[in-house]
Amino acid sequence: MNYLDNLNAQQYQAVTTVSGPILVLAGPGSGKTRVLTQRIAFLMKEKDIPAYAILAVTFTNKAAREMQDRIEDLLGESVQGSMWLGTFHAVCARILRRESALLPFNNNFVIMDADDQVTLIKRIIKELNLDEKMYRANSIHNQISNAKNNLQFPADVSRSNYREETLFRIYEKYQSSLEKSNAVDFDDLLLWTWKLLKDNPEVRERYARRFQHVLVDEFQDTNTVQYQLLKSLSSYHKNLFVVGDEDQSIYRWRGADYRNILLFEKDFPDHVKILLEQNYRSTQNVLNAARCVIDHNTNRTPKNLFSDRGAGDKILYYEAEDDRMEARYVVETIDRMTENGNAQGGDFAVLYRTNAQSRLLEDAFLYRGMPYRLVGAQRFYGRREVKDMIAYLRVAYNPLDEISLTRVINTPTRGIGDKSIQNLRLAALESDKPLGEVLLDLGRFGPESVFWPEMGRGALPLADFGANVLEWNTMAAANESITALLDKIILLTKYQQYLKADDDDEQDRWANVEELRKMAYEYEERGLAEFLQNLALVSDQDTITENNNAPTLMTLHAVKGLEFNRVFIIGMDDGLLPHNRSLDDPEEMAEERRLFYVGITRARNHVTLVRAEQRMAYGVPDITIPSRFLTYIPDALIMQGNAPSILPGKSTRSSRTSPSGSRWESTPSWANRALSQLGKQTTSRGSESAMPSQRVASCKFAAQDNVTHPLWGEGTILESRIEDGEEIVQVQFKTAGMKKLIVSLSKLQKTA
DNA sequence: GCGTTACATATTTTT
DNA sequence: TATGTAACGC
Repeated sequence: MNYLDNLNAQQYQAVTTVSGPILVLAGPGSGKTRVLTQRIAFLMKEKDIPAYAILAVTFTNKAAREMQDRIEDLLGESVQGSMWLGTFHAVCARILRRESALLPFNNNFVIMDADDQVTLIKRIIKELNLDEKMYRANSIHNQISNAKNNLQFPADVSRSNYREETLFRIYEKYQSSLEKSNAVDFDDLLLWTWKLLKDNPEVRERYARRFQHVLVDEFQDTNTVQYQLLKSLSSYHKNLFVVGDEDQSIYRWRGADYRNILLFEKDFPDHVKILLEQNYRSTQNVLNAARCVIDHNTNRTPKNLFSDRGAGDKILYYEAEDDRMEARYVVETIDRMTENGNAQGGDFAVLYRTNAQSRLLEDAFLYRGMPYRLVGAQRFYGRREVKDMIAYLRVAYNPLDEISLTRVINTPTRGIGDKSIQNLRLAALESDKPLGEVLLDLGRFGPESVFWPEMGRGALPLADFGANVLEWNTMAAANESITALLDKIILLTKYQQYLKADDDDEQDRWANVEELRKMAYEYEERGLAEFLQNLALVSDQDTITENNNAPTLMTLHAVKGLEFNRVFIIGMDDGLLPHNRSLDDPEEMAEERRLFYVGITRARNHVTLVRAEQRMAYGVPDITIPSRFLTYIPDALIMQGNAPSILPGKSTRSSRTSPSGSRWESTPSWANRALSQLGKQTTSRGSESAMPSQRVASCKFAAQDNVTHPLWGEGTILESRIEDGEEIVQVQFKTAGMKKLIVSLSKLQKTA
């Protein structure tokens, strides 16, 4: 394929308009990645722009990698190492390492992830003797993060009342703690880069001259500092090419502001604006449903997405009696579809609003013995044991990293309790030395150390641990292999025994440690520094592996940018989607709609919306209300009956059936239920009869019978027949249109 | 200092 | 539910 092939008129314009600011509003599935990659190839091949003069920013590492692959494919040459292509955070980390001479940390800084940040904030709240209930670490973390995203260092935040003053004190302490540990957090990567470019015109000039072209993916998800960075980095050549879709902005809570699109139009009045409206992914029905959802949002450029893929299937809606059945419905449907060869596992995505919803799905998949892959949730890097190991490596690399040191100083327990740590802190403070240095001194000199006497009972354990750290640090400094270092750490800390003694997940936990060791092995040549530096910037989305032919389970957030043949969106309940926390804020509600919109538009061919009438909430069953979003989708787009994939299988499958006597087997003929539930519509509540009927042998209704239904009102029977012992009728309702119903479940009454 | 237990507590999304 | 914290006893 060539770099100008397969482009429609708008795409072509986007690829070949070389200079000046360009705004591309790209609907879902409209080929924006194609535009970005082919544009880069075009710039290089046709306009002789060298790779090093191009900066391309993406939202995830995965997107960056994909883009790189496609560019290299087009060019037939590698751009690795020459072109700047990566996430905002990765690009900023790169700049900061190069320019560290101008910054309050050196170029081996470590990057703290969100967990580390919260832990640190908790510690600070304690140290400041603040009420932990009044000042919740998570909330403070958010506030600090917001401040940073809005270009505020501690000195810049408002301090007009006591609370703000307190926040300031925490923020200040937090920031100096990071500095002491030669660490930065996620937000710092952006903030410091922004400050660097602002305070040092010659540095800004250098980068701005270098980057003749700056390209940005997912522009709608940029926040203030990111937008300022983009302006700064493109300030010389002004060739800023941004691609985005305000309808897919789903990171508001993280400071992302789709209004940056409006800002862009204002800041660059001479920009070229291009709309990509042809969708190459979905069928028209999917697009229409999506549009019905997003049209409820205001303040947006209306887009008319169209597809030449035909109308396709309607949206399928299913209402399960509870969340367990909801999961089971999804799994059984997938099972049936894959079993009869209509689909394969990899065709499916199951999407949900909150990670907690994945659990029941996992249960159901496991129970059926079906494979699945889960994105996110308990992220690998978030696992306690993995974090422990990383912290150990960080301590080995830099014993002065106080944050990591305090994490592992007594994990596994080694007799260094709060009191000992306090003593250590005190000694550090008095001698004006970092914590790690005092510890190393104890390790090096033992009882001869000047600090020994003040350490009281903890002296020996501290000295022992100090000696360990010294040993690891020596290994790290001598550039010994990371795996050797890890092995030494595991040996000296008896970490495996520690996990064994712990609990029943020992197997899993140890497997995770081994997994980390494997990853470390791949960094054998690049070394510990690079390994540690890269760890923090890896995200859940990056762990999505290809070629694994199993259904994918993930949040609506995680699915952005992906596509699947068939998409389930579960938890279509008010309070889940839209989420409770969004109900009272119109902006938040708009974001929930976008989230739903993103979910729908992932589907190439088919969307199934699922909800549960009853759902466990903190262990208590709760009656739910159907999502208000369901009402956005007109009946004409929703499929009522006729779900061939979930028709009751006449033959019970011999393989992979549940063990008899199980709780599931005790529920009679679930599959029949699945079909019959299709007759029940959106607004029905738990009051409806849940039990399947006894088998019937004769029809209660006949064609031409006039009937009435509690929800759909009056209608006329078109057809009635018996299927699998259930009477199925087709009814033409006066206002609600044609529906297929299961008589035994549908509260259908004959009228005179 | 450590481990157990009882109790409280809060539950979105993540580079 | 599941996670963290406070309190207690060793």
